[in-house]
Amino acid sequence: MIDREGVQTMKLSRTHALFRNGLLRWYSHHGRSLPWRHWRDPYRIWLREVVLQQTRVEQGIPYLKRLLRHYPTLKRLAHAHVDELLHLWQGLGYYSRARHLHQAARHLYQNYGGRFPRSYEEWLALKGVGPCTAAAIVSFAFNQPFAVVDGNVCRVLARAFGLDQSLTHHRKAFETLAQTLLDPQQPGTFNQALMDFGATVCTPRQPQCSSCFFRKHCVAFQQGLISDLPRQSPKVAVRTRYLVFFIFHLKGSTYITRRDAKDIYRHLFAFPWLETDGSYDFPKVRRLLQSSGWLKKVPRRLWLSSSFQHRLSHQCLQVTFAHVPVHSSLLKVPEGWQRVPYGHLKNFAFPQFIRQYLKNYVPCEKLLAYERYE
DNA sequence: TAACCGTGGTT
DNA sequence: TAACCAAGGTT
Repeated sequence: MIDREGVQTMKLSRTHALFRNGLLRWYSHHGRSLPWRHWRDPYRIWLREVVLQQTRVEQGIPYLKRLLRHYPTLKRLAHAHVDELLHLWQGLGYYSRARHLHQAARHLYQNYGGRFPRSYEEWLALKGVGPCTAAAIVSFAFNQPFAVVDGNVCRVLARAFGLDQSLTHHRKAFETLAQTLLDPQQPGTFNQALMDFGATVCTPRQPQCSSCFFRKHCVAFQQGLISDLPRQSPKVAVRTRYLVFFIFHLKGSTYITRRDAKDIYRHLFAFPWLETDGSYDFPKVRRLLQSSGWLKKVPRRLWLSSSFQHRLSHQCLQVTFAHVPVHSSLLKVPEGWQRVPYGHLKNFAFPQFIRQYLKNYVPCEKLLAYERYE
């Protein structure tokens, strides 16, 4: 009865069982005791998963705490002002997550009467909830058998079972394997175990292979491929951009705008800015300002900050801040600009590098002193 | 499918 | 220092 394929299947299943049981045994002794280890509330789990997307746990925790403090319930989140949410999100990055979270909250509140769906498909349909997050939510909150396939999981599986293809080209293979390994009796625990294992033992660099329960069967360890797996996905080219942000000084206040273009930092606030294709010097900034049409006349005096580099995942920003003392009669204020007293700047959500600049280089008191000087 | 979307820690 | 990359999702 046992044909070649059957033998193959049984043999494979035995290895899978060894992995599953070994992992769960490891987790019971060495799992991380994170503050949410025993959470079962779908709302809190949902927020947690969204906050931690592409984010280190240590970086996300304070944001998660703040969000849950401000929005302890779905109702509170659904009724929140999105600007307030973005302000709480400030500095965490990937700001569309906040917008999508808010949209999804309103959708749930209006269409589900404030209750939470139980099915994977319903969660997947929500803004900002992809396969990974949906699997995490339904497995943790409702004990449903959906395998989380995130960066940690893929790294572990690629090494343990020798998956020799990059994730972008063979996502399906990773998902199938993860789903096969998943313990249907305790999917939430299994998912957490695999993520913990990837985060603490099977790490990207210098994994702790000597203490790994699976090293006798791990393809990468047995074949010396630990540093080669997982295979790298092709890298995207990083574009360098040169940006000048203009901080106008008008009697204790300045102008900011909301970024609405299809570009980085959408929906956040920023100082009016201009861009060219090369680095800046003083006359170039003057010409730039001249051609912007923002001013009837460019003031004789302006001050340029040194150039800062800010790296995003896919862009490299070369940033300069130009301080321009100006009378309001000289400005031709474009639509959407908002005049804000220096002291109120902290109430708006800015890109992190602007926040850092204001904090480290130009505290508001300095802005005031600067104006007095002028 | 692949480009796009932040930030901060690590090496 | 520059490159890598972490509990990914959207378009």
